[in-house]
Formats: sequence, C-alpha cells, structure tokens
Amino acid sequence: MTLLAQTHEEPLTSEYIAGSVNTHPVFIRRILGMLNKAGLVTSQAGVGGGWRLRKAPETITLLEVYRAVDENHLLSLHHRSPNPRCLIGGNIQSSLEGIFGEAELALEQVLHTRTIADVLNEVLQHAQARAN
Amino acid sequence: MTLLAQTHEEPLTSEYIAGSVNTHPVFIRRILGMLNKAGLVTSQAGVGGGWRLRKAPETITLLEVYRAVDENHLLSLHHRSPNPRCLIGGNIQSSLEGIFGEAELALEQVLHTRTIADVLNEVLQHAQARAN
DNA sequence: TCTATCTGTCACTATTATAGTTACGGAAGG
DNA sequence: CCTTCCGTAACTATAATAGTGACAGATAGA
Repeated sequence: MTLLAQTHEEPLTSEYIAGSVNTHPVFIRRILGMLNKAGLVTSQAGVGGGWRLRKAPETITLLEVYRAVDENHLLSLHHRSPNPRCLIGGNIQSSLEGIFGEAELALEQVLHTRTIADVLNEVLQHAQARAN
Repeated sequence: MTLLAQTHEEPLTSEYIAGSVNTHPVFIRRILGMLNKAGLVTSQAGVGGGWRLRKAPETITLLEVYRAVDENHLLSLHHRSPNPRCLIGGNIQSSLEGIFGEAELALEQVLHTRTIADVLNEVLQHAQARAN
C-alpha cells in the first residue's frame, strides 16, 4: 500500500510489487484482492494495467488495511475448546473473549490514528536520514 | 492459571490441568515451565505434587502471563524481509516497527489492568448465571 | 483482429509452526 | 524401594502459511 501511495499516478503490477516485498506475484494478488474487496485499491487488466489506490493515502487508515486483510483474532484460546464439564473450562472462553476483545480494540484504536500517507512520510524521512 | 487460582491450596498435576484444557499433559508442562521461569508458578515432583501459583491471584496480571508465554510479536511483517534496494522496502521495516510497537503497547496496557483473580471472578459469576 | 500484457483464481507443492505422543531420567514422599 | 509426578528430549501428526505453475478472461495497442 505504501508502494502504491508513492506512485499513485501510475498503476503497479503484482510482479513489480512482489519484487519489493520479496515474495511471489500470486501472493501479492491474493492480498490486493482482499484490499480490493474492501474498496481500498483497484485493479486493471491488460497492458499498462496493475494496481492503484482507490482513495487518497491520507484517508486510508492502517485499521482499514488491517481489517481488510486479517480475519482472525490476534489473541485467542487453544484451538481445542476446553472441557465443558469443568467449572473453569466451561466458562472461561466467554470471559477471555471479553478481555481479549477489549485489548484488541485498544490496539485497533492506535491503528486508526495512522494513515498510509503517514507511513509513506516516515519511510521517506527515514530513507533521507540514512542517505546523509 | 485460573484453574490454579481456584484451588490454590492444593497443587494440580499436569494431567488434571490437561483434562480441563482438553490437551496433552506435556503441552501443559511446557507452558507451565515458561510460567515457572517467569516466577508465576511453582512445581513439586512426587506424590501429591503438581503446580501451584507462586503469588496471590490478585497480584498476577494478564500482562505478566502474556509476556511469559508469548515471545514473538503479534503484528509483524512478511517473514521474508523486503528488498533493501527498493526505497520503500528498504525503509518500511523500521517505520512499521514503531507503529506496531505502539499498537501492541496499547494492547498490553489493557492486559495490565486485569489479574488472574479478575478472570476467576468473572468465570465464577458466569457459571452461576448459567446455573440459574 | 491479433498479440502482448496483466489480473483473478485454481490446484498443487513446500515450508514452517503448532500440538500430540512416547519415552525416560530424576525428584519427592510414603 | 516403589509409586507418583516433573522436566525434557525426540519424534510424529496436523494445520497454517507461502511458493509455484497454469490458464481463462480482460485490456490496450499494433
């Protein structure tokens, strides 16, 4: 997304993006596909096609990106559900869900305060600092 | 930990705990071993042995438990590092680390406000509500 | 209309992370 | 000395994640 923000006039191909992220084009297309469904990017087939941001970088928060890409929770229980016949095991799931939800909400609130434009600015500043 | 808080007078064996968590005793021993190194629990070998909390449940925050058990970050980049020859790829890592760190800190602050005793109380309340 | 891209998606493989399982030495207590 | 239980290693099984090849369809330009 930061890459797209930098060159938002011209679309970038999944192959080019994969080169920066150091991964496979299909992996990029899969993730950009999710971001597309979330309305954050747009794609165009054919010669000179590729991916572009659908909104200004200043209006895209990291929370939007996070929610578009990550479907399952950060904090969770063991993947096997606890013994329902145990007093604790049978009731801890809902208790922890509440606390975990609260904690993740706090994390998401931070992500809500930052935009793609912020990240791009930070990256450019960092690059300039390293050049000097 | 909640299970240990409930019966903090007598030690619980890894086999008993595994029954509640619905997993294998060795898995429980591995995790309790980490909590032991963090000073949160204590173990005793032999007949009538097992695991106990080393501190009062009211003094054990979920943050302590979380830090003892989870070594790697919740939010992270792709496991393959980005292309250092790319302007964005070469500088985004440190930028995101800062933001991610801030976000995780917010999450951890929530975990810091809750103790094992809180969880036990909530679980018992929930159990009572379901009984009625 | 033909051709060279480039997306969108499927199917499959490779790799890694996570948990399950067996095994066994050693500590503790009766 | 015998039973119980921890501590840990080694190995297997399973699931999650990423890599790879393939191909239909969309698009733009010759």
